[in-house]
Amino acid sequence: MKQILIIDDDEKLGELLTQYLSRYEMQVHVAMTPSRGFEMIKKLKPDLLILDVMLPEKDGFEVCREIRAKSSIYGQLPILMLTAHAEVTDRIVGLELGADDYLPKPFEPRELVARIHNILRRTGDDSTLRDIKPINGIEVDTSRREVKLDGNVLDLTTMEYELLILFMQYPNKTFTRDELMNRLRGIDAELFSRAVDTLVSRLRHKLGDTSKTPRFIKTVWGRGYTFIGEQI
Amino acid sequence: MKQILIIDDDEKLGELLTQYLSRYEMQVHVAMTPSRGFEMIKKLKPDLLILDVMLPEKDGFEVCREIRAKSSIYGQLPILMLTAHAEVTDRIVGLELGADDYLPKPFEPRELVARIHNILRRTGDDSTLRDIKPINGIEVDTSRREVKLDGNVLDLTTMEYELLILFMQYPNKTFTRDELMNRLRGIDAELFSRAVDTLVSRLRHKLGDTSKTPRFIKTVWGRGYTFIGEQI
DNA sequence: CGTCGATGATAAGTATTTGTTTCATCTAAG
DNA sequence: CTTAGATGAAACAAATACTTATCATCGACG
Repeated sequence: MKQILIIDDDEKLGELLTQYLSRYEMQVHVAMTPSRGFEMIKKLKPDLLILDVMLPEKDGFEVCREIRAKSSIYGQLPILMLTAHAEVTDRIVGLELGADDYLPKPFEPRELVARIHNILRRTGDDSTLRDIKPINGIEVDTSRREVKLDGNVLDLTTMEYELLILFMQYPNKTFTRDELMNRLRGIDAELFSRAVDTLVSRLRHKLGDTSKTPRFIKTVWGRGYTFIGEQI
Repeated sequence: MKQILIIDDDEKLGELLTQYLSRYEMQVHVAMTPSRGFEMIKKLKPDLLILDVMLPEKDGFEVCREIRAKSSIYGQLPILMLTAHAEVTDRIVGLELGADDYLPKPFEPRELVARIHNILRRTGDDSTLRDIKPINGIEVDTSRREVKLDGNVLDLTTMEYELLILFMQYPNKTFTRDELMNRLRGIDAELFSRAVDTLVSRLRHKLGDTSKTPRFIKTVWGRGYTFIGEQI
């Protein structure tokens, strides 16, 4: 379970994200002020910091700067900045404050999740989202978003790619359709449709995995799907 | 398949949820009274209890309290309370009755599903069952729904898997066919046939357990079946 | 706006699982 | 040893779940 710390004085947002991110094996903690934030970083050692720009005491830029300055204390804590307006983003990037990413408000929760995943993947944080090991002829370079099957580059859509990544992170784990939907879309969606099946079908097709004895994605009847890790 | 027990005297709601939740790999059982509820908890060992506040005999708060008090009997059964009005929710939370969540009536079925998922995710492994100790060469990883026999992954169907899990949770316990069916198929499953025998036979076959001196599943003549624990 | 690609929904077709029947075989008890 | 009842397993039937083609929808992009 990833620990996410949010420094933001908007209580509502905190609650929202707490609930929302819990679906993604993330536990959210909220600090309303920077000083409380620093405290909690030391205590909690979160895996990611989400930092609002508009804060009491001092603004988010300043907080970010401090954390980077005292890297001996705070380590390479990945930081995602929430900016009030898109224009400011240039400033952040330009000033090289050391944030790992930024996201202009208002944002789609789904977008946030995607960013978080990206950051955690980039920064090489182990516990959940490590680099993806080549399995059975599939190599994934997450930094380039490139997938190779037996040496040939595959052209995958966003969903297909995310699905593959998810599968490869947990080889041999059986996912229910529900789980897959939640992880990929972030909604406790009504699942009357075969959306997941369709997606799997498309990915299988691109992986050339259409035979009856699948090489990659196995159907677990009455349950879901499994990405095959070792050989059976 | 998750087993959900509802204690609620509103017949309509029970039916509705039975139908609705069945789409989400949940099997719903309804107890109209608390006393019947307690009975069914023991018999059924549900994965989640949905508890209405307005009940005959005693109210839902009381039921919740009792269950938590007798945790040795009922374990850490997750409880979702249905409250008639939003205002009461404060009371529930404030009193720390031990419910895991609450939901004010009337509610959207979809919202209920989301809550259920959240609770199940929070309170334990998503795949419902506690850890299962390796026995006699069989290892089960419930979070991955993976079964290994002497190191080799087994390909089990839903029923076979559920049966194995059930057996391994109670090694050396002799189950009657009735018990097995109740646990696997729901409480009022009436079978006019030898479905259990067939199921056992199939599982035995996949376990390579067909000899006359079984390694895993022993037939207790005139009674039922026993999963053999450590020593023979 | 109109096109294109990606994704979601639907439904017909197919596959697998599960329940039932049946019969050979087995067990316990006299 | 015999028998009535119980069990194992094969074969078939019914129920259930999955696949995929096709169409609809949505959003990005010019």
